[in-house]
Amino acid sequence: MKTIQRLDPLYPTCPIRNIIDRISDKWSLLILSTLNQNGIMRYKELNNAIPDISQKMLSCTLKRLEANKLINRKMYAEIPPRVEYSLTETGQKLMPAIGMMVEWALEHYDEITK
Amino acid sequence: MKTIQRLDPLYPTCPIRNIIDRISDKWSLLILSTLNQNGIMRYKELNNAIPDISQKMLSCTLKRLEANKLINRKMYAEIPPRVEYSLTETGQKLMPAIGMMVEWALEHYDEITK
DNA sequence: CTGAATCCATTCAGATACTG
DNA sequence: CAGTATCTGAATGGATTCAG
Repeated sequence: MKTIQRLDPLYPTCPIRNIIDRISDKWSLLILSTLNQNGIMRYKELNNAIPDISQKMLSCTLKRLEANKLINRKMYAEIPPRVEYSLTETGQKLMPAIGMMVEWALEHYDEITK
Repeated sequence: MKTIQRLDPLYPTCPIRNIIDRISDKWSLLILSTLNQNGIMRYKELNNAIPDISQKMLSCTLKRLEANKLINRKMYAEIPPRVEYSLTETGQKLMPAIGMMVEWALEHYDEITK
């Protein structure tokens, strides 16, 4: 069972590493989970749901998630402005994997932190 | 269906966030995957398998993974020294979740990067 | 061989103030 | 309301050298 080098995570050129890098920052997984739980959310709602994120990091992370096609951004031309965020289909498909990590984290929390 | 605040990922005190933070750095997932594929590995073997990691980051990341009980470190009192790393049982249990992320990454690579 | 120690550049991330 | 701009300190990560 040979491994194709292009797809081997151990090689720097591997697309898997390329992708993992895009979501392994401090806030991405948390924002994705939040949107998964709540569906469509506005900027302010996200900020309320994640009280300890700064406006700057929220903006930056949302922008990157959008550029990576994991979330949708819909802006309404109203005053005051309204912007709604939601998971794309691609983003939704990632959630089961994240869910497994969360379960694992819950199960092993005591052991890891003690 | 109430959420218990202590376990709600949206709260800074949540253990899940605490744990995710420990493995969402640049190299941890990659090292865990490597050990999962190859079983027991020496320091140099890990370095060869992940050619673009620096010695410093390899050392640091291994040390942290060990402190978090995700890998075992076994040192032999020989000259030259030999040190072997392997997944703990806790580390092994995380692998299915990582595997799902890898599959997802493969499936959506073109879409995300284009 | 398996690191530890040091130095340095880059990036990250928070606080604050401001805008349409 | 939904951001942007700017400043600053902290953290990350690479290169290199040294040690047991």
